Amino acid sequence: MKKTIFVFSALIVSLLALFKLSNHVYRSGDISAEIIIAVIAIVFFGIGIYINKKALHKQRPSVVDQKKIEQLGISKREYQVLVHISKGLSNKEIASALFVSESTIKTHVSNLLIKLDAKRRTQAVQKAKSLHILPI
Amino acid sequence: MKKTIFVFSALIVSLLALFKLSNHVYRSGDISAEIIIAVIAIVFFGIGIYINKKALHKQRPSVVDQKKIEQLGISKREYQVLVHISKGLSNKEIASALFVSESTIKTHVSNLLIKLDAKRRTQAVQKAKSLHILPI
DNA sequence: GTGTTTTTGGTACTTTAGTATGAGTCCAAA
DNA sequence: TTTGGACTCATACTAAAGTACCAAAAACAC
Repeated sequence: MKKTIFVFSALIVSLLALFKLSNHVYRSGDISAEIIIAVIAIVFFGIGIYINKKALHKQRPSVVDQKKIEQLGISKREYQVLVHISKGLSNKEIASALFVSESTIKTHVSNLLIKLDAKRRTQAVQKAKSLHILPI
Repeated sequence: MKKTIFVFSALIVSLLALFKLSNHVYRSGDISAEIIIAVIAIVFFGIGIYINKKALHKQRPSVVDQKKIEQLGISKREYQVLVHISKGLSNKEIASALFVSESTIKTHVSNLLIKLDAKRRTQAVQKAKSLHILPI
């Protein structure tokens, strides 16, 4: 929100600066009106693209929410297991990927299901994605 | 691609039109230069936002690829089951959601796993999303 | 260094998932 | 009309997944 205010303030200031500059330059007769208009058009075209990009990035975070992970009390190892689950690996596969026993993975998965309030690993993945714990 | 060419052609034409118009209006002395600049700025700001929106939409389809579904030979019912799996439902839950028996769902799931070349339902969901069969 | 949390692992068990196979129904196209 | 595909369902399995305990290293904080 602070960022938005800052960006729009800068926008207004730059617009005013452009007024003054264009008046001055135009009166001096060095540059034609066409060039001034073209510059303004290009600058605001770029600003439009920039603003839109920022806005769309906010709509889709696609970044993991570290806070939520802490809030739910999910540990590092548990999170690693969660990531592997979301890739579609079995407990045995996760175990060999992390160099531990299948029992250990089962413990982690059980704890994850409790912390994510899920009944199955598929549901856990779904919930984790909607909570932005996992990238969508 | 055709659309892009059309859009940019329209952009250039409108820019030229603005040149002519602004020259004419400015010489007649009805409107001040500030207003002309402001109008141009706003117009191109809007164009920038529009162009960017279209470009970003192309980057992220987020739409299901109906062709891929046909190519893989996934039937309507099987696809419905796949959607329910991706929501994290169990076979029993899917069965009661679609008003059929659990056996039927198991059959559909088995067929889906073969068609998606997956070993587990979690892997099937992962593959389906990467193939844009399921919305990401 | 002591207490706490994390990570690890085990056993024994229940539940869910997935396979294999067969078979009946329905509907549309040949 | 019969033929093939889609949908349905069942039985009998095997294989994973998940639960409920317990317990011991290992890492970490105070």
